[in-house]
Amino acid sequence: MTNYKNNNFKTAVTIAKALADETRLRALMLLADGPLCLCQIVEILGLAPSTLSKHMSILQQAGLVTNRKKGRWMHFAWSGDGSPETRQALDWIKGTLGNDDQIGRDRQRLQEVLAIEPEQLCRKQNQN
Amino acid sequence: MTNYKNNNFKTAVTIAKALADETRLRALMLLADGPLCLCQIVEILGLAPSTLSKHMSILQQAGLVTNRKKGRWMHFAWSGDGSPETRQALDWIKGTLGNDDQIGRDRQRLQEVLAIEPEQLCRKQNQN
DNA sequence: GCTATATTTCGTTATATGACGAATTATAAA
DNA sequence: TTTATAATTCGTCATATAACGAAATATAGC
Repeated sequence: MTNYKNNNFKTAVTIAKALADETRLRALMLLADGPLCLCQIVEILGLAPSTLSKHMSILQQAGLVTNRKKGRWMHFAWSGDGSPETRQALDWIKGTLGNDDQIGRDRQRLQEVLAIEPEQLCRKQNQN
Repeated sequence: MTNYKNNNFKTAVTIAKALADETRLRALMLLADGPLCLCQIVEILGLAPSTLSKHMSILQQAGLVTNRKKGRWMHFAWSGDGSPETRQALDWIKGTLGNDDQIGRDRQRLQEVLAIEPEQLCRKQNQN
């Protein structure tokens, strides 16, 4: 007999809350083809860096995304080795949004953004 | 060539929002073994009928639950013939919460509640 | 028809969430 | 070491959400 506590409930709520926001779903889908740094996502979604940073932190705490510091840039990526719960959640999103129009436009815009030097891209964002 | 608009995005957000609440996840999981009426769910979750009614409406609008009026009682059930998106979302929930402790307690309590006559059960709830 | 009752709708209130800019932190480059 | 800059944290404000009770809307039974 074990006292083991199956606390998937809190985990599930955390994951569902992380997915329950347009901005976070769009950000998540942008990572489909590989890691991106914050300023690249900011450029596409058109939000303040501080706002998006918070969003990415929520995705990360839900285990949907990993972040790795590379020099001055923080690289966000799909969480490949996550728990079965997060993996299944990600599969759901991928399956549902794979051919969505909004997501398609975002990814097209991403192609343009990827052509710009990151240095040049980020410079203009933190000026106010 | 088609002008078809793939609007899965709004759908996905709606579903995720519906799942992003403890009460709704618990209510959803209570339906695993068959339909229940509102007052039975109310008895287990301990919320005001009006509050739970709103929750069930949100689940229904997301396509996760169906409701069918049976006499005075409204029967809520898993949405069996839903879209692939809703089905996959439900699978995720089922898989993640199937052996969760909180959910287990709820289902145990459900057994007790099912032993009570529905008539007797609901009577005391709408008195204030 | 009337009465009882299961659920929903509506109005209100408290809390949670998302947005921003300013200030802070960490790293790179000069 | 000083300066520039990518990202985060913090404080504030506006909006969204969840809770309740009161009132409204069915439906069953008399």
